[in-house]
Amino acid sequence: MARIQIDKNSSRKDVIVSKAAALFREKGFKAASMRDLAESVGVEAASLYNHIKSKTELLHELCFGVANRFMHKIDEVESEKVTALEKVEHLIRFHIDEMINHYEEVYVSDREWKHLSDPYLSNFQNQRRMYRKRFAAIIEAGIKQKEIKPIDAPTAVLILLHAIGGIESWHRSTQKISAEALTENMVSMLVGGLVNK
Amino acid sequence: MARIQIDKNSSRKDVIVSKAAALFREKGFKAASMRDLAESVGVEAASLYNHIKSKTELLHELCFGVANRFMHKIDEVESEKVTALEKVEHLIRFHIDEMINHYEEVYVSDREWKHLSDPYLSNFQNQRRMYRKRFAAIIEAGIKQKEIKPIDAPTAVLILLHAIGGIESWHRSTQKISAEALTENMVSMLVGGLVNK
DNA sequence: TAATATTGCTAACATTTGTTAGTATACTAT
DNA sequence: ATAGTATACTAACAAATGTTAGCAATATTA
Repeated sequence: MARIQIDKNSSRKDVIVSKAAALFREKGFKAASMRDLAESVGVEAASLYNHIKSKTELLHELCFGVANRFMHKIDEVESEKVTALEKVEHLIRFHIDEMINHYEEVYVSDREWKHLSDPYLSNFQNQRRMYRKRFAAIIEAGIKQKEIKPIDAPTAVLILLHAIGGIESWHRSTQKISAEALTENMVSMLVGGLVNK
Repeated sequence: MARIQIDKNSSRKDVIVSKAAALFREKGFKAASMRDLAESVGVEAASLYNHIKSKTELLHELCFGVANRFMHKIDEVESEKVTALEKVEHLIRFHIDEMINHYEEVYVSDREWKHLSDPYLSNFQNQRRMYRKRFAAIIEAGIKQKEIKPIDAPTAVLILLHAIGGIESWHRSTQKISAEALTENMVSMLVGGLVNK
């Protein structure tokens, strides 16, 4: 009889959630079936329900896991005693790191949250909106201090977040530059722009 | 008996494709059913098949419609007699314009191409890869000319394309700045960076 | 008006989907 | 070894899906 293999400090549910992340990332939430997931876990579909409540619960876990990490981080950054520009750079580096090291979950949380159902959906959207508002506020502060050029802060946030989402392509590319090189290139371009001044 | 309303120079199929774009954008390709689409068109699901071959055909039309426009544009830009940096800016402005004015199609083409099936899938992926290579080559040229700072060109392309994809959020936001303001903010930040120099 | 081609509708189909019930097997603790 | 719990399996379900067949209504053309 097949059994879900676990290693210390991780429940069988953790294994399922993690496999779900990979699968949802690859096929999209809707296109990924519970039978697909079961196969990737090495078990029959019905057996999954000894550990989880529903398919949607898997999406909840993924989305809110990520959202919580980001909320936690922005709390931290806001209370740092550094310039606004440095705060922005810290957040950028955090996003890049998350996208490099927790690729699947972050990606899924970013692209598949639409398929959450209320009340989780509204909850998630609110958190997202809040996060962006707080990020934008830091940028606004930087503009007031003349550390950051006078641009529309919400637009800047949107550019930053989506640009970093592009690390998806890096993950899939055959000739990857190193994670460190990627990070420095991204920071350099997002903070300093393309132009050689 | 309900009939699909058309205006001059657009077939009934065009109407369906366009409604499909909106629906696929909203729900995702997999989650959008033919019955949903039929309702949005104002007709029964089966009736759609008098005009289209399959659901996937709709995705083909959308993806390759967009891909062709981009290929056409990069042909044009490559042959321009201007600096590399200007070429990059032209492409950026084109992408922004596409994302503002053909939101649904571009968005769908960007996020839902995974659900294409071979041979269309490979074909699309190749076109995409080629496009990015050519875009990167322009940036490389700019680096050689010292117009553009020495960064990893493929990474720069990835940042640019994804950053512009963020216009999605702009479309959905309640308090939109104008399209012109958005464009100038984006160009300013992507070309010149955040920092106030 | 008659003839033909378009376009729509109803009904049905085979699949695939998430999920549950009931039961068997494996692990854990006494 | 035995009892009890955790985990797996088989079988089946209702619902939703893309699509087709056959026929009715409407346009278009002659």
